[in-house]
Amino acid sequence: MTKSISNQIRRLRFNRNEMTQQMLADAVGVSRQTIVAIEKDKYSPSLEVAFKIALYFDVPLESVFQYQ
Amino acid sequence: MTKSISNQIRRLRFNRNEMTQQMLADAVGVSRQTIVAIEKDKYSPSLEVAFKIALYFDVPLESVFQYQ
DNA sequence: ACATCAAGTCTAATATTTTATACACCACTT
DNA sequence: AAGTGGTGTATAAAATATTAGACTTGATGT
Repeated sequence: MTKSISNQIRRLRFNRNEMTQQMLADAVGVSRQTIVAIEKDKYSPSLEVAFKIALYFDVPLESVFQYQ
Repeated sequence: MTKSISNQIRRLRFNRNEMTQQMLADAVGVSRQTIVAIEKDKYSPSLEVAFKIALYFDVPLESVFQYQ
C-alpha cells in the first residue's frame, strides 16, 4: 500500500518534438540532472518544478505525475 | 510574471470537519509545522506531500494548490 | 576511425523542505 | 484569574531536492 509517484515526462518529451532532456531542462529552468533524476524516479520533484513541467507541456499536473 | 504557488488548505480544513492543523498533519503523516508553513506560504511542499493532502481531502491536486 | 550528441552514472557541494522543541498570543471556559 | 486548545513564530538539526562537473556508453554521421 506504499504509494509512490510516477511520471510521463519521457513520453511527453518524445510526443512533443523529440525534445532532449537538456532542452526541457532549459525550458523549465532546472538542470539536466534534475530531469534525469525525475525521469528515472530517483526522487520526486518539488511542487514548483512539477507545476513548471506541466505548464510547459500545457497539460494538467496529474497527467504528468501520478500518485498511486 | 513571477508565478507562485498558493493553496486552499485552510479553507478545506474548515469546510471539512473544522479540523485542526494537528489533525490534518496526523492524517497526512507530516508535522504540524509543515502544515503551518505551507498554509502561510513559507515554502511550497514536496510533490509527495502535495499529493497526500489532495488525496486526504479527496480533491484534485489543482484544487488544493494553484500555480499562477 | 573519429567526432558528436543524447542519455546515464557518480560524487560532492548547495539549497530547500521537514522535523523537533520551545514559547507567545488569542479566544474560550471554569 | 487560571487553564486549555488552536495558531503563529523562531531556531537549529535532519532529510531531501537541486546543481555542477566529470566521465561512460550507445547511436549516428563524416
